[in-house]
Amino acid sequence: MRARKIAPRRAATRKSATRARPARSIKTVASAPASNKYLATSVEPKWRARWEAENIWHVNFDDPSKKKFYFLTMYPYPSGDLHIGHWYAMAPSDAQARYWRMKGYNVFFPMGFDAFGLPAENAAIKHNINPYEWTMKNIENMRRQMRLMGASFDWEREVVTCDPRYYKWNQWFFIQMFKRGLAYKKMAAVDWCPKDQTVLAREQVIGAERACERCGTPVIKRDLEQWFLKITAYADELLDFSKLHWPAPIVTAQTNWIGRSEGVRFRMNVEGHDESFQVFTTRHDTVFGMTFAVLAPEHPLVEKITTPDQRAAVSAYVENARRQTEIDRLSTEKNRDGVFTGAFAINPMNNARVPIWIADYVLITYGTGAIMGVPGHDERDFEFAKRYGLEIPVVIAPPNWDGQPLNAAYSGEGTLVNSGEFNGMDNESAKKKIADAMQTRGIGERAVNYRIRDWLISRQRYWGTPIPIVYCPEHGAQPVPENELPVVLPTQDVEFMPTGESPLYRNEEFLSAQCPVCGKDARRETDTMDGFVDNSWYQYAYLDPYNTKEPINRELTKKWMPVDQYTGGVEHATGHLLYTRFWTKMMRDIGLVDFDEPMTRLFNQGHVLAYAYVEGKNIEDHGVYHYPNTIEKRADSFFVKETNTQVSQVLEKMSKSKNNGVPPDELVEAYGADTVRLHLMFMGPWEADNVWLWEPGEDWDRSRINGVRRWLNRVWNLVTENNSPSTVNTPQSEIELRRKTHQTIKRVTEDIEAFKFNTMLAAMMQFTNYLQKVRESGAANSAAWNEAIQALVLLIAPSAPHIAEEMWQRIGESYSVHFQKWPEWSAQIAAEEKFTLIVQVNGKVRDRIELAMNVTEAEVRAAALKSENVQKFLSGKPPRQVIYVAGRLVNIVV
RNA sequence: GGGCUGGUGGCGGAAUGGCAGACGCGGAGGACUUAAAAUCCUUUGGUGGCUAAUCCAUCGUGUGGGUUCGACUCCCUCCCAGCCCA
Repeated sequence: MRARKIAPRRAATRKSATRARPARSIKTVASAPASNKYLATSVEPKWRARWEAENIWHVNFDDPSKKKFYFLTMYPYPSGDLHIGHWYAMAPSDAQARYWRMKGYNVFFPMGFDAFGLPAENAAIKHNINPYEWTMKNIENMRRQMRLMGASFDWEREVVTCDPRYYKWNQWFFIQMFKRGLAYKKMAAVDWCPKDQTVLAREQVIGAERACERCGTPVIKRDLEQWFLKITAYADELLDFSKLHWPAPIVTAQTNWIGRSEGVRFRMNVEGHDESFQVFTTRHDTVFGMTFAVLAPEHPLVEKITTPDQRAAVSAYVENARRQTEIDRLSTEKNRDGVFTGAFAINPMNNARVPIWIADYVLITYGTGAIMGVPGHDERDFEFAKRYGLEIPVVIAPPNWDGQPLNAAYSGEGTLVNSGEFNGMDNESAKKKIADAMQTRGIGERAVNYRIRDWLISRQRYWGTPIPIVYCPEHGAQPVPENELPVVLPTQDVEFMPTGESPLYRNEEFLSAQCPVCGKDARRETDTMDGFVDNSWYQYAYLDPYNTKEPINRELTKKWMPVDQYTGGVEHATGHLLYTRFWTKMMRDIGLVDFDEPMTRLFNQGHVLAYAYVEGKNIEDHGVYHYPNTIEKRADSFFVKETNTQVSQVLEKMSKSKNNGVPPDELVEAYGADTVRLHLMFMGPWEADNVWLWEPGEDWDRSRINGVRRWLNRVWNLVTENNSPSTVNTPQSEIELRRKTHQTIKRVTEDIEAFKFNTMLAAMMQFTNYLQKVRESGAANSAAWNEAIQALVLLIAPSAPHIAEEMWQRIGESYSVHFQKWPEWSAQIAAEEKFTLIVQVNGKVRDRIELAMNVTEAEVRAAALKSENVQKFLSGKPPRQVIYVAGRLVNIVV
């Protein structure tokens, strides 16, 4: 038996010493005659097949006996391969969804694909394949890989967003917004990626280099007519998080992104012109300290008011400013420079004549594109005034101010001086009075400014939802009639090479249309929608995918929305998570839903990082990413094996585009899906980023995954081996076993609800270790032992669903473990009878005393003082103070 | 530049005002084996001590300070890292 096994195993070992290891260990088990060994590769496919055949995760939406629970995790982009990073996001979500199911809820846990986007189109260009085919092929593969995980997704309600039956409703929503003025077209200076030849939304431009999120190319500004959705109309409401239980960092990020500031807007006249401009400020209490005004270089007034002798300098400056990035312009490192226009404005509060400058630290996109220059109380204005020798009067006196000029701008609280009738007021009340004065004198009014801008949804690319608009020479932009939806993407004769105009523009058949008003020849809009549109409402679509009659199923929405628990990455804070909130508010206002928020609770998990190998200095350099298996490590440097090019090793979030994704398939083959799931949950806290260590030339760090694999083996043996309880049990040992069982149930329950999967598993491991000791000592009676074993299997079930199902069957229980009641703990059984009293002297632990739980305070104090170790420190004197913490410790101060 | 989060053994991490290092990996020693793997047992923060054991002392959670009977935990300073925003 043993001899037979040796020969083939050795042969295999020679070939690849390290990589073959896990497979080898399983083979050993596989060829063993005993069927009671844990064998993931036979257990897992068996149960997956049965679950799928019986369709047990399909939810009956109308089950009146259970409360609904909508558990949603972000769907993936179908890039082609699932990697272990996807599992990191999905498997723990699945575990919690299963937990709620066992708690008796009717759990809906859907999955789908975020199927529109640039990679499909780029693949089309590169491999001459239709984006639809590319996407669908990828989806098929990813579905297969996801099934390997054994997740409890309800696949019958899958949604694929590139399906015309889906994006039809994107178009329908767009038309509703268009009719209400929430979708509009305007000329705007937008971020343009010269490589991808398309416009990008603000959050798609990343890093200090202002690079395209997809390809890393630095973006440029272009003036284009673009479609926008009016998210700013909801700015105030989006600041209200009272109906959400979302992580504080997301709330902060959205609050800052919206960037509400209260102040005043007032008008300043230009001397000698019939022109004026508006200024927004939050520091109107300093208005008397204005010694200059600044317009953004792009401000339309610049052209009109610049004097002939300043024209040349102004033009040169404007030209230069346009070429700079916003980062450069706002950087505090940079010298504040500008050019005088030759014109003067009048401060409406004191009729002071102030020079009008242009400077690039004023942005046309923020506020009114013009500011008042108050150098005494604004850091940037101060620098600017210093540079150009402008006056720096003090109008807010700092506490104990000596009347001398300031060395730096003072932006704190103080008393008004040099401010006419407002002198002597503290600056906060002066804010109110000055705003009132401006309003009564008709100079200006209180105003709120937001940092958030409207949502730019136009994309000049093919693979997205066509914007349902037709341009008639006579009637202008007209929405496509709703009964003609969807406007379908053409699949024939599409030229994908990016030119800066949508490929749809050169498709005659798509382009030609009739005006919905007059029926005459018209031209179709060729821009497509940003992919964030698709996932702004996909949570509704899951309830009734591809509804043919209405955008959402109202009846089911009433029953099932909002989402009870959402999980996904923190990187969506100011993109998707804000857009989807906006979308729900819009849906409410057009009468589709009667609630305000789409997802009640949110949890942000971290990511799996892995080494990526990039040619070129850094990521923003638009480097080429090489697969780890093409890399060789020499000394401490990394080289591409074939070309000898040196590359740098960087830790990056696992992703297809960085070529550092670890595919799940071979891991599942070697360890089983349950082990991979557990490993991902045990690596560290779920909200943290975790590193999947895998260096070229070396095998990845398999030792860590062996930990959970070994644990599963131990559990398996404990549960399945014939271990009829011994006869040597005592009442005391039974009480203790039950206590540990109930304590474990408590810990596991609390941890799984709090997404603390790593400590949840630690609790179960401790319990397993304890049970092994109990079994060895034989100190258990059968009732308590069976309770312990049953509880253990049930507690494992959400995290390692396959092995749990098999064990459940082997202990003679009825299928399926996943629809059993989650075990409950009794506080009474879990309660300890004794505790260890910590005895400290001056805060240092000097003794530990076992005491009964019900001792009195006097008894505890007496016991502590009696301790020899304490007496040693007291040396006969009475203690100065004794701190008593019930059930925990006594601290004796000497 | 701003905001947020974090910094704990050889490693991943646990402990959120009360025994620092749970649980796991790795290491060391042992059992089983012809041998190895697998498995199981013991041990494992540093230093020192002794009457050698469920022992004692001492240091120890990025830095420096503070609050407290008591600080990984709260407050302030600085350093470093990561993420987000500009």
